[in-house]
Amino acid sequence: MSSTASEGPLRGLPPALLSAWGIAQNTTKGPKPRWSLDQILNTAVALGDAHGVEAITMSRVAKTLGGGTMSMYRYVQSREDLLVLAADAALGRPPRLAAESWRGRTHAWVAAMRDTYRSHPWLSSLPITGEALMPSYVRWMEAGLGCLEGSELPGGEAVTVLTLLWTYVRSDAELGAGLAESLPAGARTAPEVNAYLAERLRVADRHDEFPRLRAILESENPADGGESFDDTDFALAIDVILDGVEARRRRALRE
Amino acid sequence: MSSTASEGPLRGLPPALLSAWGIAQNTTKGPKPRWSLDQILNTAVALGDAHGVEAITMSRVAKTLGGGTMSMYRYVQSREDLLVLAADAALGRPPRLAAESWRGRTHAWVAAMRDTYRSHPWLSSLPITGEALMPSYVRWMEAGLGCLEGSELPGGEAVTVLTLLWTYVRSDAELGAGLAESLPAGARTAPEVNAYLAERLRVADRHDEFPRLRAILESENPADGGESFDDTDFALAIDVILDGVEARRRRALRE
DNA sequence: CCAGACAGCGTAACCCCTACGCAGTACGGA
DNA sequence: TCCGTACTGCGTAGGGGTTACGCTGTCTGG
Repeated sequence: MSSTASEGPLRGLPPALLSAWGIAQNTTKGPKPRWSLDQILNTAVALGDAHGVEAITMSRVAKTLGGGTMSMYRYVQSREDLLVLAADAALGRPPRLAAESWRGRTHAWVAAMRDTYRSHPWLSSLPITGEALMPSYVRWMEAGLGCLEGSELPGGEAVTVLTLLWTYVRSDAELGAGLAESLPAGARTAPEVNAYLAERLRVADRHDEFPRLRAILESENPADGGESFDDTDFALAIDVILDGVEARRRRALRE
Repeated sequence: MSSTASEGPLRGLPPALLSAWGIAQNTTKGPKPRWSLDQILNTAVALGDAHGVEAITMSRVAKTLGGGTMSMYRYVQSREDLLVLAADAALGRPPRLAAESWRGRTHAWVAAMRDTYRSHPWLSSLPITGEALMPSYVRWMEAGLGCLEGSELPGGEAVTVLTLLWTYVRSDAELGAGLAESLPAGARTAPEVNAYLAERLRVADRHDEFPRLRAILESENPADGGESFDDTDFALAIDVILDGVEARRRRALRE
């Protein structure tokens, strides 16, 4: 068992993967590192939380830590790598999910993931798998598979459904963040947002080319005035997906 | 009707929106522009197609067009703007969709959108609405609403479902592109990809912490050997969503 | 026919990534 | 004890990229 880097099955694997899984080539030689990878990633995550992805930068992380820019390259291969690892760190671990029904469990899984994306909005500007099979990805996926057990979905299909749910969580966070940016200061509830968008559309749609969309945006929707503008949308989308799973389950049972 | 920029309802609207909708403040004074906005956007799209988003850059567009970098700023507010406008241009217009059933139409809508994302892979690294209500967005959305007519979905819910479909198309393209990059050269079919991922997971999962995921990756799936690795996943996800819509339709009819 | 509006674009300031290599540090073995 | 060696921090410099500013020149409306 040599402890050098290029052991047998590790050949050709991306360094980010190895770092993330903690498969370290622990050497006891040379000076002690001034920081730890975790420290650097935590800093990166904090920068992202405070100022967005663009702030997750070699120089800023280094400056925040009180070191030189180039020192960061001892811990991380490139900026791309830094982003991948920071995203993995921010994604963290799924909570324990102990509901009775598969549907309840899956709902909880989605909710937990949504919370995660909400507390790290910059996460949604990165692809879900910046590097294939990073630890957080694997952990969330495994947990999700546990949730779907009992739904009669074959394993491969379960992965697909979880991916679908995941991509929607991420996109919803992204859309929310983007919209919030271009919205006037006050608009928070669904009717306010719709009114604003309707106004915008009216400027462009002089010849009534988009009657359906216009009708939707202009119809007042007094029911859900209290909700934040995208909560009901989110719940609906998830329900549609789970309804779809349920429909397949019934169909599978019947045969 | 003055032709100056800050007319009544145009106040405060992002310039990218105005450019995209062709609401020009046409002035006939001064020298003729050397290029047109369309020319610039086409160049940007071509650069993205050939070399990815990172290549869509003020300098490269200018160089390609044989002009100076700063000249581009006469047509576009910033690089962000350039990206938003190029994405809008690449998204283009939805085709005519004339299937009989709402489900067939919606399926065709999704397929057309997927083709679009496939021919402009860089599109999937940009958020779906970089700026709210850009023309291509509105056109695709309106077309989608037409598709869903007859599904008994209330208008607002139809927008949500279309958004769900849209985000999945985009994420699927993104995942596909990302995976293709980190995959070894040969792997194209589902079993090959799975074998590779299983191998990777085995390196990290020494203590069998992820039995479910592992079982899925390691199970040979001889059925769909011929298909490209993500076609079946894609079809399944879309079907689940449409099944969900169908389930709600039935439920709505019953009441 | 000319004032004024507007186009192209050079310059320069700023930020970021990163290859390279030097100086210094700490361990392992002799 | 002491040296070789492997490693760390990080300065330097080159090569992008974005963008404010202002100059030069061009065209048109009155």
